[in-house]
Amino acid sequence: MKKGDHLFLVDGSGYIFRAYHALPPLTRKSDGLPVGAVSGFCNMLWKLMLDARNTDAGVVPTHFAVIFDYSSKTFRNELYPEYKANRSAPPEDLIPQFGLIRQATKAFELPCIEMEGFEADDLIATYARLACEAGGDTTIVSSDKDLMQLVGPTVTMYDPMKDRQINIPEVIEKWGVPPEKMIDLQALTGDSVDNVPGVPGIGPKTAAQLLEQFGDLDTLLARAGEIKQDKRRQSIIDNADKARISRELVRLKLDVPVTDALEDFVLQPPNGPKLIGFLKTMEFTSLTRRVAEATGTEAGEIEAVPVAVQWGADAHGPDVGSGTPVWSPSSPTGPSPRKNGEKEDGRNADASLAPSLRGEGKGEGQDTPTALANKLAAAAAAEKFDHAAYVTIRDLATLKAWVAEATEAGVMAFDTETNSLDPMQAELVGISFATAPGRAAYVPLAHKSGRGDLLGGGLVENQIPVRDALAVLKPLLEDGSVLKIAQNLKYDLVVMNRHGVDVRPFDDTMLLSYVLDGGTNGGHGMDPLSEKWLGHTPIAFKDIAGSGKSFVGFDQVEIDKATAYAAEDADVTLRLWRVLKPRLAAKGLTSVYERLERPLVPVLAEMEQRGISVDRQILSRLSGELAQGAARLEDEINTLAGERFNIGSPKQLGDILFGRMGLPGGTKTKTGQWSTSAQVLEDLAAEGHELPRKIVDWRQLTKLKSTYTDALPGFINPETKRVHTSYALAATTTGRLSSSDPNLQNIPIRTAEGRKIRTAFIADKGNKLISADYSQIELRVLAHVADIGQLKQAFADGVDIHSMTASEMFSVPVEGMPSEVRRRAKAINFGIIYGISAFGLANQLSIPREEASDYIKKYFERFPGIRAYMDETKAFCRDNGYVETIFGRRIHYPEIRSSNPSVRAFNERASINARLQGTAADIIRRAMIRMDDALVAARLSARMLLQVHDELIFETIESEVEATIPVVRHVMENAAMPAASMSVPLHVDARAADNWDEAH
DNA sequence: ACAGAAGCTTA
DNA sequence: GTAAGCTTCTGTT
Repeated sequence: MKKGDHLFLVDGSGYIFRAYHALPPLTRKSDGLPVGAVSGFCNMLWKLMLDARNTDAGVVPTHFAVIFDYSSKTFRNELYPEYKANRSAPPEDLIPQFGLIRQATKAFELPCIEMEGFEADDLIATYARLACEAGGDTTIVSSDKDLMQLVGPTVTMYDPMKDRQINIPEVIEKWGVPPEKMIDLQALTGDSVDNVPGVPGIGPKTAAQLLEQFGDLDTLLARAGEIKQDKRRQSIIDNADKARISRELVRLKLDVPVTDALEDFVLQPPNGPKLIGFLKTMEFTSLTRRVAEATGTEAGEIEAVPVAVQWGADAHGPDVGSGTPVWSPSSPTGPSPRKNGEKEDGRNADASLAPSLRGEGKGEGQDTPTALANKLAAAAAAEKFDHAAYVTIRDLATLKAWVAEATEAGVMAFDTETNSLDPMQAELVGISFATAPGRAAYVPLAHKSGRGDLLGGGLVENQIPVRDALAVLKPLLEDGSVLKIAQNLKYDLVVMNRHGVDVRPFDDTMLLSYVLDGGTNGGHGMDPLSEKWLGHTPIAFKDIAGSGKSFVGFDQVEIDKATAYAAEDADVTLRLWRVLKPRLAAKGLTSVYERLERPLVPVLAEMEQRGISVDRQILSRLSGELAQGAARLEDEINTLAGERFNIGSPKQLGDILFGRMGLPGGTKTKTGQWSTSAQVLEDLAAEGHELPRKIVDWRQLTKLKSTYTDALPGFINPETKRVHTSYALAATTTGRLSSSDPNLQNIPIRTAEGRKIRTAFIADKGNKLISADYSQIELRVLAHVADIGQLKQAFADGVDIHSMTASEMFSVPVEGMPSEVRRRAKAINFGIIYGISAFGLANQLSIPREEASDYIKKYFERFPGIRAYMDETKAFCRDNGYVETIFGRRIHYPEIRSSNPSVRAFNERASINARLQGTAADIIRRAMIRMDDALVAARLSARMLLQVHDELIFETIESEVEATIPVVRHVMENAAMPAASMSVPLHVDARAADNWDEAH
């Protein structure tokens, strides 16, 4: 699929019902088989096909697919068991037509797409998204309001029965809100047909008016108190949870793990004989004649083909009931039927919950999702742990029995034990899993005997060989119908990937906690989570493996102790999942987890495994140069100071500079020491003192040497010869990633000396590195969320944003502007992103605080929207204890209401920054999640290696550089879509070169 | 052996 | 003024 291509997606299931009710009944003459809907469907398809070949028609499909519901049970039932619960069985005379319409689709040589666990709408949404990313347009053939949320610049709808296009204006005309607000609107109004609850008493008109007033559902719910009408206000406050869950129900899934590629949808010329064969069978004489004429086929020579018809109510029809395809006995192509609730993508709500707990929830009837989640948490905390009950698995038969048990359960927690924190070097020592609370086992695989002797000790007896165990476990870990739960799965995924095993579908308790409680006190590691939610302290790693000098690898741990530790980890993980997963939907955070967190795990796992090449020689040469430079400076420093001392000791340095030498000391640190920060030393240097200058220079050189040129070679993996960083998904408060071991997000760039280190990051022979970075993304996000006209205009016009700010503030024309004026405006712009304070700005610009204060005042006068934005953010945070990104990520600030003014001010600044930094972080996450698919779809071999907050680094073969850059840029620039449509364009700069320095 | 402070690198 | 991670020094355990 490429730019200019046009994808037609026919909502097959929607059409069936609509045609059945709208068209006059029609039966086959020969036997009375009802075929009204089939006839309407065939006529519609034929008309679309004719248009496809009529280049004058304007819209010409190049790709075409018909999408159906698979079964009535989807992931939505797990979010909300009552979803579509009151839908009645389809009419008797419609049932045989379900299968016939699928056969009709095949007779038209069109792809017939359906997938268990997902509605047709979700598949349509996903394919529309893929087409959009590939640069193509989409027409959705349907008039269903549930699909209107997808309408946008590249997506239109077409109502085949009214022959009418539905674009943005039509959506607004009909519903009073633009497409992107349809989700919120439906969340409020609900849907009696699908049994989406919504908010009682709120219909489309009221919902549209409320959304107009408040902007979006979250704001509305947060500020519901402001609604004047008593009844309406109360209903919204009382039913906020219902609205949130409704939103999840109506929100279409854009990332269904579809198996068919857009390329498979390329429109084929009609196969006259095949189609006519089917039409004759249906006895559609008039359409048969028209098709024969158009395709130049002699209809008389073609025989009707036998068609399997599934009569009778026991079949339910493929859109209802068990999910077994019944329309076409000869076509077992659909996914195999799944057990109770588990889904292909790991979506699973309460399928494994103890029946008693589920009963409790239902028995009361009126439980809100929140109340239910709280009950589950309380119940989980009450259950006890019993280490003695854990099982050690030592033979294949037992292992197979456990695999069967896990398969039956459909959910399992899983954990790997290794001998290293580095997943790229770790050897697999054992695997543990849990199938129910308290029911857990450990499979020792490579425990060693012989403590620390040079031969490394032999394997302990009675362990299943790794290969044999993995052969049994692989089908389970890759079984689409068994949900694997892990704590920090990325680690285990890398380890397992190295053994040729994938893990899917999965949930990650660390990420669940991060999404639910990001920013609250306490980390998202397993031990704190266990304490918090289960009231249980797991066995500490250091208690069994020692620490420091006494540390032994996990392979040296006795198997009995290892079983208690490892099985407990799996047990804890499973119990945590049962507490945390229900809270997700209750708090309306499902989409953050499913769209921004979980899909990133395999993406990062691949990036980490790929690594990047680092040139040892370059680093070694630099290291030598730095050592020389530092040594020369050391001599000079010692001479100037008149004594030898440890230059790296701020304490000794302070004593010499401000004590013995009597230089004017600037500030003190909080421990009462003289500060010797670069700022202080620079100031002294500016007054003509020689020594401070040299200290600054020495620090730069030794910093570069110790942190980079000396340390990096030690990270080169002996096997891959590349450097593999580790990305933390749940480490920052704002949603950014962090990088460690080594940190590749703080490789120097500002100074010429530092930049040289970047030349050591290289592409392999015949390859290039591509660096693509967002330009000013946080300021653009600010312009968008704070709705600042001048900023938006400046970005739309592509003018220099800092010059514009300066010009606006100081009334100087942009042409011939002194660089100092622009520098100040730039500092203020950044200050705004950081939640500005006069103190900070004064520091940054080295100006008096009063002057900084005046600047800020002036800025707010020129851009009053900014002050409003900041005030609004603070107020929201104070009221709710958190702020949100435009994608709904929540960042908590529990201390925002502190009585300590400086603590409070800090939290206010942080919350202002978090909305912007967090939104930018979400955007690049979305880009990363889509990137591989986009590259694969474009048949490009480029792959992501690194992420540095607003920059992605790729490696690709030289010949594909030119083709890759536009794809990368397109994905990045459109990453916010369609979840959010930004009122400011995103801009990406991209360059290719042999090394990172030149590519950036 | 570990923890905190100080300092420096990045976006 | 926001968000991170790493190295060195230093004092405590």
